Amino acid sequence: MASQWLTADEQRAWRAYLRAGTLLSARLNRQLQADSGLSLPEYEVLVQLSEAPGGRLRPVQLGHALHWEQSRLSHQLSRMARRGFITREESPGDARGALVVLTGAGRTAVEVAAPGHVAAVRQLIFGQLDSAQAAAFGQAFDAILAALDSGEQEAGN
Amino acid sequence: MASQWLTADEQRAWRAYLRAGTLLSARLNRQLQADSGLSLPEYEVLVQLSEAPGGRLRPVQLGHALHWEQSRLSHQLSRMARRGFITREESPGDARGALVVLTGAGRTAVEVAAPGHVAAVRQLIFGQLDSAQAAAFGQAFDAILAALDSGEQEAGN
DNA sequence: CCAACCTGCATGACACGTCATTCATTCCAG
DNA sequence: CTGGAATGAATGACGTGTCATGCAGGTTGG
Repeated sequence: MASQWLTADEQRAWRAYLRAGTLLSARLNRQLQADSGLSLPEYEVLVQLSEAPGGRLRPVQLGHALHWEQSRLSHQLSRMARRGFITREESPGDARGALVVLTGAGRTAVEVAAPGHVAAVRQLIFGQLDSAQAAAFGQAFDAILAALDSGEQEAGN
Repeated sequence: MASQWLTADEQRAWRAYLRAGTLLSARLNRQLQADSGLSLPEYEVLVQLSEAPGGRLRPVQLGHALHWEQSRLSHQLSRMARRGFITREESPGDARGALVVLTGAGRTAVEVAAPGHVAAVRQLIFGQLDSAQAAAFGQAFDAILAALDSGEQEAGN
């Protein structure tokens, strides 16, 4: 069955995607690290917290906003608490839950990091694409995401 | 400066890209794991080795083919040796170098894994895109890769 | 020849991510 | 009420990835 393998064009595209993903994540990580000492996952958490009222969120809300697994978030929050970017408080009204609170250091770090990070994304991704390409890029990933999401449901996840 | 932030469309596309990358890698990992007990990095190494004459490669050649850092490769090879997929031999002609050799278990694993993996990539990526979209996808990442590669050179990497 | 440098590779420390498990609290059927 | 299921969260084990460092073997200019 010939259709089982990828065409030459598909292989090239697939490898470009994989390699770009690796380089991109490395580049954004280094840029964040240099600007603010943050990693990309730390930045993502801090962005969510900084947009929440009082810099406070329940872990379950954070996990939902980030589309992260609970366990991943819990480990990440432990590391970030150790680094002083967040603290944990008891949740009012539900003694099971915790409350994650942005510290001053956390807020400072994300405010320092944001402009350079956004600039890097603009430059490395959308700066390389004309508007038609950017539109195609978005549509392609919307389609891929739709397939992935429906698959997750089937799998019960 | 309004141009400093991302447009709404750019933000949507960027988030779709990030989320798709996460889900895709998780899905491909699980598929490989279920089919063959391999992880994605293990599969990539084994593919390279299985295509080399005698199933043998110098680590430096492997690293070049995969675009991996030396340290990453070294750690990965240690783990894979522990799992019995490869062994190490002394390199003829250069006593510094090692020689990575595919074992029977390694060859079996990659042969079991390949069809399902390729099918998953086809279905999840190119099955979601029409031919124009697939072409645009490839061109977009070629452009992004070009920017990333030129940046790497500047950075001396 | 040999000291300085370069190459190929390994390793330890640590961050990230997943899975399986555990635990306390809350919810709800009876 | 109360006992079992569901929810919110932490944790340990382990694979993955990066950075810094170490080191043996090779190469070369004097």
